Amino acid sequence: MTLDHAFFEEMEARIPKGKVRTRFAPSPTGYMHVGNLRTALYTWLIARSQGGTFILRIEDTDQGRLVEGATDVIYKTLAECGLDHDEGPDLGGPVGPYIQTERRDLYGKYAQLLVEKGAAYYCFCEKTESEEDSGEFNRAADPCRSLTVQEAQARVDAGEPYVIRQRIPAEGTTTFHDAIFGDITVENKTLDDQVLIKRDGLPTYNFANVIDDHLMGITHVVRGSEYLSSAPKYDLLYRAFGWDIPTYVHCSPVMRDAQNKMSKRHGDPSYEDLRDQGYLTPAILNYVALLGWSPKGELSEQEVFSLDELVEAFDITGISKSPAIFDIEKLTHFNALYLRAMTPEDFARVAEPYIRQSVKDPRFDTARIAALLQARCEKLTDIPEKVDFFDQLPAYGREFYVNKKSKTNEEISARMLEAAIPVLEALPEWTDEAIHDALVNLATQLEVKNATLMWPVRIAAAGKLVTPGGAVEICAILGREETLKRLRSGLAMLQ
RNA sequence: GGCCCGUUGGUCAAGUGGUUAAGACACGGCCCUUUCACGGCUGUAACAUGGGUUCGAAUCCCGUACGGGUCACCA
Repeated sequence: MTLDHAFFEEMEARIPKGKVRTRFAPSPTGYMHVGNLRTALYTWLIARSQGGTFILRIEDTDQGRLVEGATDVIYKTLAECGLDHDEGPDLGGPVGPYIQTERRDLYGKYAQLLVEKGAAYYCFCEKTESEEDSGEFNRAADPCRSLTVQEAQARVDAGEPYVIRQRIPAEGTTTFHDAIFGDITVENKTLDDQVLIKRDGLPTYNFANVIDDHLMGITHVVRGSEYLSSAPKYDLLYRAFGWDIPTYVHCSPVMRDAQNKMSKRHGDPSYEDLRDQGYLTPAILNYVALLGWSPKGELSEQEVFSLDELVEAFDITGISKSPAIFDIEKLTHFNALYLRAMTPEDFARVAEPYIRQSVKDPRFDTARIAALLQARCEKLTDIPEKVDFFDQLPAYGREFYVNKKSKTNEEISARMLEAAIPVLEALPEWTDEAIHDALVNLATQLEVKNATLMWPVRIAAAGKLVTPGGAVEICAILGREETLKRLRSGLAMLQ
């Protein structure tokens, strides 16, 4: 069997040159964890910050691990986050297809090319017993390694099952460069003759990524640091082909604690879980961007970044070498910041469904409730519990009326409510301002501090010690009728 | 175990031989105040460790400890 070298030349001719090209290459396992999202973000940022191209490639060579609907999660997440791609399975592009199983034939051809160049060999062994544990590899132990191409080809033609392995030099060292970790040198004897083409004919990740990254013209390879130890083998592959080596950007993992990576198994939240927990997409992206990256120079104190600002500020050299622990508290802080930075209208819009989870009564205006909530919640999911008292006055105890700072006790509170009820009954209009002025005047008349009057009114109106908004706002939203009903019932309880 | 990588407050982190070692989260205190928040001010708290190199080390070198990654026909 001879190789069609014209084919390889055609493939080379298709590769776009001269522009930054990055790729996000997830395997469709159905779960976009935080580390994954961060990798996607950094990859996208490298492309966008340099006017480059961002590509989506699906790495589905492990047929056993495919999860149905997983690619949809990937598309949906990227779209929601604003990480738009220029080429991909759905958009096509000059170097497709963008799904590895659809590129199947390609890998075999390139593996054969490598065999022809002497950098790979057919292996017919059932299973290589692990010399691996020693950390060093006895190349001579595999008889297939020394088969001639003709001998091997004969066995292949006879239908014998095989894999194709990379032929690693027995001696010497290999040095590769990483944009974050710098130069790393390893001895070749610590590198195994890894499988390139599996018995099922599909490539391993280790082979496919090299072929695809090259054929797709990828200039910056961004991936987790778990690939760092395979990188020298990739370099050897690139060199054997005579290809340029892309810039490697290996990112350290996002951890759940000092010992463990974030993982589905530990129940750590995925991007979608975080959304469901009431976190805003821009807040998640902002936080995740800073988990393992920080801006340089004058910007080093800035923490709030929109996606556009990240594009502006992002720089590979700001990526950290060490793993970072995911801190939900800090994410929560960012979320609170984003919530507060929204316009009241936008906030009301996103808050409404959460308010309506516990406030069903149409008399109560969600926009006004939202206004009280905006500075008082860190996550949207905090909302229902905070506003449940509007629909239904909770059962509460007389002791709620006792507050030292406001100088109230049960007896004083009773007097305050008794005085407040007729004043509120007589108000010509029921607005925040009218209620406020009336109550403040009343306090002055009674010669008590505002809080002494406001406290019992608020307690009677809400039945809770902690409420979004003060007495005035709550009464205004409740309406005159409901307010008076609650104040009377509070008074009755105290008498 | 071999190989590779990492280590600044509880957490994220700035820092690239000379700094009072930033900033943020969390935590404490104070102010504001109609509860709680928000906002403002403020406090506690760090260079893993031992040797070098140097006039001078968080910054450079070596060892140690601890942590991570990898050693799959998974990615």
